[in-house]
Amino acid sequence: MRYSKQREVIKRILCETKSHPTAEWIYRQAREVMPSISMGTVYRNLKLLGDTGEAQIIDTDGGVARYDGDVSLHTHFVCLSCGRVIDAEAPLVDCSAMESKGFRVISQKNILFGVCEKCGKSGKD
Amino acid sequence: MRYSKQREVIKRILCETKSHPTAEWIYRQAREVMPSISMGTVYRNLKLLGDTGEAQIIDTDGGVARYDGDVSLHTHFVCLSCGRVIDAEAPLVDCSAMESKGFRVISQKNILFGVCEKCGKSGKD
DNA sequence: ATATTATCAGTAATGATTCCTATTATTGAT
DNA sequence: ATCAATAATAGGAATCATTACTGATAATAT
Repeated sequence: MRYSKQREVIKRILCETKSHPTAEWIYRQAREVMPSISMGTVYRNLKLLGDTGEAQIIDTDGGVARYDGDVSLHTHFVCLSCGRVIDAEAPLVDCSAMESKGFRVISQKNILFGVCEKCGKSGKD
Repeated sequence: MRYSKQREVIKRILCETKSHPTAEWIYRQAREVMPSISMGTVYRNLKLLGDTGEAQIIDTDGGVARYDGDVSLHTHFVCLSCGRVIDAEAPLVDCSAMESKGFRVISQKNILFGVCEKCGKSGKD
């Protein structure tokens, strides 16, 4: 894969945040330092980074994908009240039963849905 | 919620399969017994069934939602070789650490990605 | 330096899902 | 059973995140 300034900018933005941003957010950030960058470039490179294992794609409900520069397998928590996506302190799913049945588990995506500690305190549900 | 023949048909189709179908597949099945049914009706009722807890929506990669008439919390396995979605024999994510930090976990969606036992045997990887 | 070709910006196309509107079907009340 | 009120429908148009296309630009190997 050939080097590109655009991909470097996108990767840096993604790695410098813990906010699990959307493609749109990354696009807006990238335009601050590279005003001519296009949305197609953002999507193409996010997909490329996903393919090479440098980023992971999180499909939450509602069809808007979110991206994460932290490629370690970890569980995400989606707050149904404020919409935040944060890293969960939770173990992965135990796949030993599947593997003993002949399935090879390569990856897993686990999303917990609920109410985060902030929204819980503020009494909004 | 008022009764409708269309919703009954959709629910029956969904409950009679274990294949985790797409809206499109359900639509084709429904047209066999009710040729005038429309795609909008299928989507509206799948969403209604989801809201009332009679069905669950599975967001796999690629943006095509799949639906499951089995509403018990269980983990899904997506075969990266043949594309099948099947129920995994695997426990859920342990949320006790999150809950002790003040998070309320209402639901969870866990998807394992890998190669199923059939594709593994056939050597296609 | 030059040729090759991946990547880009800009824009059009795609496709799953949702929304809109006139019509039809369900349900509670007469 | 009939009727009025109104949820649900069919069909099609609209939405919107994402992908594909195209001529121009820039990264690499020779």
